[in-house]
Amino acid sequence: MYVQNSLPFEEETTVFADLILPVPIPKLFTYRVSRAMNGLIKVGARVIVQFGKNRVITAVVGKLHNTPPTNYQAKYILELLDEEPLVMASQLELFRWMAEYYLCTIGEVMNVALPSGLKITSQSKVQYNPDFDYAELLTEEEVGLLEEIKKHQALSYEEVARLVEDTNVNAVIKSLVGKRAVILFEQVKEKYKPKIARKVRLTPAYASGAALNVLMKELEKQPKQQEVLLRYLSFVPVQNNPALNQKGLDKAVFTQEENSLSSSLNTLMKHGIFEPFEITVSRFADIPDTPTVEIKLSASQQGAVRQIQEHFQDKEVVLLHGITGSGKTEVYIHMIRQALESGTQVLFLLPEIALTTQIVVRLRKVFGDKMGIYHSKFSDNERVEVWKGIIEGKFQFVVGVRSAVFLPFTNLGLIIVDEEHETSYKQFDPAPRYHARDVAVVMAYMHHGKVLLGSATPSLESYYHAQQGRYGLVEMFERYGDAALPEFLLIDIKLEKKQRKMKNEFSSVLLDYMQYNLEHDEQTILFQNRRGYSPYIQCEECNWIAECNNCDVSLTYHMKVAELRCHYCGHKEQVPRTCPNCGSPKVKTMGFGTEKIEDELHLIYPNARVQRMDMDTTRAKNAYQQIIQDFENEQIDILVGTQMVSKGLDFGNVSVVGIFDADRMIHFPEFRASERAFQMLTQVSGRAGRRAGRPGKVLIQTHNPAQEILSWVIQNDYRRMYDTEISEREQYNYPPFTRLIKLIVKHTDRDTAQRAAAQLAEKLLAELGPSRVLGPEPPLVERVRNQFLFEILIKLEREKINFKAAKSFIQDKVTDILTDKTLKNINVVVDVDSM
DNA sequence: AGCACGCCGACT
DNA sequence: GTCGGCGTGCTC
Repeated sequence: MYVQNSLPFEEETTVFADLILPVPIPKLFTYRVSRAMNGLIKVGARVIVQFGKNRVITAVVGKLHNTPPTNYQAKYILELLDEEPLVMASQLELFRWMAEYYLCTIGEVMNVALPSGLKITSQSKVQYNPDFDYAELLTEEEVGLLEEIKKHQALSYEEVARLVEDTNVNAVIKSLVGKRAVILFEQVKEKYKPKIARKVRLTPAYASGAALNVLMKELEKQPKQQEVLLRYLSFVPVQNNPALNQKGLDKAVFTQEENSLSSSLNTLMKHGIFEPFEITVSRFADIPDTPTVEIKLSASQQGAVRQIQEHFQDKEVVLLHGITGSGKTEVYIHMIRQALESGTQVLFLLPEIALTTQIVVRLRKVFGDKMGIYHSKFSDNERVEVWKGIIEGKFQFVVGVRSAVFLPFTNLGLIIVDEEHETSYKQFDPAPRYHARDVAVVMAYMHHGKVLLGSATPSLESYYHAQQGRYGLVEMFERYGDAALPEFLLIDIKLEKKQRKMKNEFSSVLLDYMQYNLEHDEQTILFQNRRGYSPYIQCEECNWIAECNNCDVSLTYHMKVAELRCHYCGHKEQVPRTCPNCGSPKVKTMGFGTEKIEDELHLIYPNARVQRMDMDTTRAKNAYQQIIQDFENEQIDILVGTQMVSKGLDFGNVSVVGIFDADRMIHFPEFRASERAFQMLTQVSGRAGRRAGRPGKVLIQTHNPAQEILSWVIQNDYRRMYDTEISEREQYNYPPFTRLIKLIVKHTDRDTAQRAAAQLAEKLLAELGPSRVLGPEPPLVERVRNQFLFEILIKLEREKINFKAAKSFIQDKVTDILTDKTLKNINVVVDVDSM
């Protein structure tokens, strides 16, 4: 035995950190914590590490421990970014769950969870190598570039490109690096920048009533300076309350006008009367504090609140099924208030599109600046402020879209998922392919909180859970106030066509109603769930159809921009004047989208104010809101739109809603088509309001007015739809009786894709049996972005099957295919709970 | 996912 | 003979 000689010092154990890196590799990476960082680093803090040879990336600490890795040397963490955790323990738990449930890596979850403002970018910079020996041969181009680089300390690629006015500098830089003329290094920079306000205030000596009186006298001979003081006091009445001086006043108040007082202010500062200072301010600073808005609940709303509370006694989740106009929002507000008063946090989820509308305005009126908003149209910096605001306790309540489930809550008492049936809660690309409603339920469970799902047309899944007693069910069937349900008119297009009463896409009935509305200053909404002018163009002579080069779909004609566009890959091309196949000039637009309806309306009603609302007209940041506002202010007579017009809008003056092409929705080849069509038709119909004592009118143009589903919509009979659908689902083993996992096999070569898919399906089938594995089959659109697709659908019964084990088996088989040497470049997307 | 390393074709 | 094509495999 050797004598231990490390006494009198306690042996210091090395700390290692298992880090979550934003890469799709299913494991954590162990790095070494330097001694200096030792006591400071915490789980949930961000760090910067080198990963691989030349990459520097941000990671999050997932675990700290003292076990050195056995078969490799851990690298050191380069930098610690946060003294306090930025990701909470409860979030890490949720992220792990998501990775496991949705079959992706925790890195992928992290990548989607963190707003990009919290990720660190590493940017490659170029620098002249002082040891460079000129003797080496350089091309003329390289010499030019090198001379520029030599003049500067360090340059990014973009800066180099700008200096030489050439966008293709990458290759040259690469060769310069190869010849050791320049050095590349990584520069890490934090993206989030706090907003700084420049302010002024009185120096402490003058910040009292008495001192101010004296000062006022002294300044009598300097009227400009006195004006500065008076203006300051008019905003900040220090004479009444000296404490107010601390917060000061924006310097801009004195500098931002023509007859600027800035020089006088400068003099006052020089004399030590005023002092400048800077503070970091919130980007949401101009939001007013909470004004108390009284919410009066109707009897039925009170009843709903009471029932929800009763259910929450023994259930985690309550489904609030309330028809359009039943006043769910007031119920939500009541529940939110209650949760906040009990000291817990509240999350309110909305579909993206509904978030810019009235409901947020109303919530803001009630909750003021205590409410954070998390939305994709917000800038990175704003999102980071919401994130940090929650950690700091500034926001106890957040209204947000799907991705708001990733926010750093520590004590969630209530999650509300409004319009819970909305499919946009399911993310498809990139992984994690999560459903925010389902994640919300898991989150609430982790926080010991509750979930309130709300919808006028609940998803079959949620309603089924309610029927099974897993969820509480509360129904509101009364329309708020005197608003009656709209009246429906089914218009038989076949008949109208026979009688030659159609005018292009419009039935005579619809035209009559629109005419009436225009004459009586009432508004009309027209719904056609298809954007563009026409979904395809075709040659009358040879039947040629314009198709996308990269995808197996026809190109949509967009008239305004005079282009053919692919709605799958974004490819654009010119409209041919003659048929490229036979040369005939008779190339005609076929079918119709919102743009064509808009165009025809202009021809039929030259004086009407027509506005279109779809993805093409709402691309700009505020375009959507602008249209809504114009419509609300009755500056638009007829609004034509895609499903955007069906989401959460409440307009008082809409008496007619017209629906085109209802049949296409109903007969869409997909098992959820009936449910979707019912939801969509019901939601759009809900936009029609009562007007001057008459109920609103909903006109549905269809080739088959006798279709069952239309009668359900007309009678607002959710139950009939549910009962019919649910028995079909049971019979054919579809959700909610099973869970679906969709595997999408992709390859640029159709044959390889098919072979791989068949091989995969065979392996799955052998274990799971033929009733659980469907396919492989090519989807509706077989080729997207030059990749051929084959889908395998796996149906796993609830309860009967060990979902975890089945998933891990599926994952293994997918991995087998991906690593199969005979199948290269195969890509498989795994979509758990696919929609 | 990146990114470097490595082994075969079309060019000076 | 070299440049560069992208196939392969690793990242603490």
